[in-house]
Amino acid sequence: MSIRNGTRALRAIDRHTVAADIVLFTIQDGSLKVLLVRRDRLPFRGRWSLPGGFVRTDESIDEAALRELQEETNIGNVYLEQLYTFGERDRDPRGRVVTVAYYALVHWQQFQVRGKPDGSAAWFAIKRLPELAFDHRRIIDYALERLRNKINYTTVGFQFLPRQFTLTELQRAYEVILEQRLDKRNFRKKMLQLGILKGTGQFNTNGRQRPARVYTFAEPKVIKLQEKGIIVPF
Amino acid sequence: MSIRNGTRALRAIDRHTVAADIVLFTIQDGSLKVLLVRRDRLPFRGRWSLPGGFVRTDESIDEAALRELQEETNIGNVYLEQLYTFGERDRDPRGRVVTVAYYALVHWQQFQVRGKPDGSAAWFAIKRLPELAFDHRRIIDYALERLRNKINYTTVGFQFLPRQFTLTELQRAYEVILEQRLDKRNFRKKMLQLGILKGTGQFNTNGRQRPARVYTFAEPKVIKLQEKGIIVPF
DNA sequence: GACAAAAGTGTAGGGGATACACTATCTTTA
DNA sequence: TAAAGATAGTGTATCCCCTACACTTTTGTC
Repeated sequence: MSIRNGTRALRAIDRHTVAADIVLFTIQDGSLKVLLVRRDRLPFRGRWSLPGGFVRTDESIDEAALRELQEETNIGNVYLEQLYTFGERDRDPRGRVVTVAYYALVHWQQFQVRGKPDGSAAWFAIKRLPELAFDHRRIIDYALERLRNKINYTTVGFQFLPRQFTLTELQRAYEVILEQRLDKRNFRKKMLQLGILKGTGQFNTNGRQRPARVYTFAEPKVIKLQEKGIIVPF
Repeated sequence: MSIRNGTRALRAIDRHTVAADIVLFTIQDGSLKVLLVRRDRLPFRGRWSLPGGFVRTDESIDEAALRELQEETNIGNVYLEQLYTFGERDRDPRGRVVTVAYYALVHWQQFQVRGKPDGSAAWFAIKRLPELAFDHRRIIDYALERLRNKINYTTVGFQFLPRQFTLTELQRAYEVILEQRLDKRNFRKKMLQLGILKGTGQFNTNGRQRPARVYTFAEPKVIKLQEKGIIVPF
């Protein structure tokens, strides 16, 4: 048996099932949440798991991830980035399943408006996850680590906000993700000097206090992040 | 057809072939090189490609990557880290092949001593790559990007050096990877104050000039890197 | 008009990154 | 053995970014 790269013919015995699972984050009620779906079949029937599913042979893995997300949550147009591929031998009792994990960020309203509220899918606070199917807990932990890293040197965090937002809202998002309070003056100084925010001239009068300036993310309509990330319209 | 996560049975029609390909870097003669192997079968017969091969169903992807590397280069004990999974539809003319790409770093002597010099594998300077099979060029570009990023906030760069080295050798490695000259005083200051180098008390008398102090990487025998990375004895 | 609530604003100090040039030590060679 | 060649090795001043820190402004409500 020749083993040099790719010189063996494609053999049925080496076939794997490939899945794409998505860790979909949002911020709701001041806490970071992930979307989970309830499994209605074996294995792990009744357990919560990440949205996702098998990659078909006629689509790329990215396409599969987007499709699954669309099917399970009705959410399109999200920031989606490949996370890591989990390929331990026994991670799926059904057989050889390799999972390409993605993570995605949405503003909570994106889901609440269009999602299905039938109990088969729900947001769970990251601090209070139920027991999960497969190795999904590990995948979430890893996604969380990536998110916390990346928020410090990219603008992924903006994905949690609507198009227009106040600086306080932005700061709250950062605080929730990083699990620490940030200094208001320093935060504002830094954000403003980055040059990626554009004031709209409008003021938010929701509260019963001094109205806050409303900003927009000033980068072009498309967010191109460092490293690999699917480019997504904002 | 139910599409909720994992509720479809494993179906043959969704089966993929999974490959692990490795971008193996080294520094030789003052330039950054990657190991390529020549394909002796279709498709792309005669073209150079990354070492790698199909993942078997009885091994994890990490295991497959290590095994392939071992088989093709006789190199074990390397720093190996998963890079990205490439799953475009038409990336392999034989059919649906998903590649989990890894990258690895070795000191050039590790290979030269034990590798096979029969012309089926060779080091290529990153600046002068031949035309490659599949999308391997893209994989290399991505690995290079990752390497250049990571060298700035981890100690991966040390993998290019033997156990004992001088500060000048270390600096040269960084310069080659980053493709820029570094200031000698600043580089030494920074490295020494990191506290990860230990002087051996020995001096290198190779050259025909003032002998240089010889250092060792002072971290424990095992290198645990940020993010996901296989832990490897140094 | 007083109070509650969040918005908005500036400065001083510390630490790390950068820029920059000369002396020390060894080998080789005349 | 002295000079030349080659690399090792060393310190300081400046700038910028990060941090710590508290009060005034503006609105709505009672």
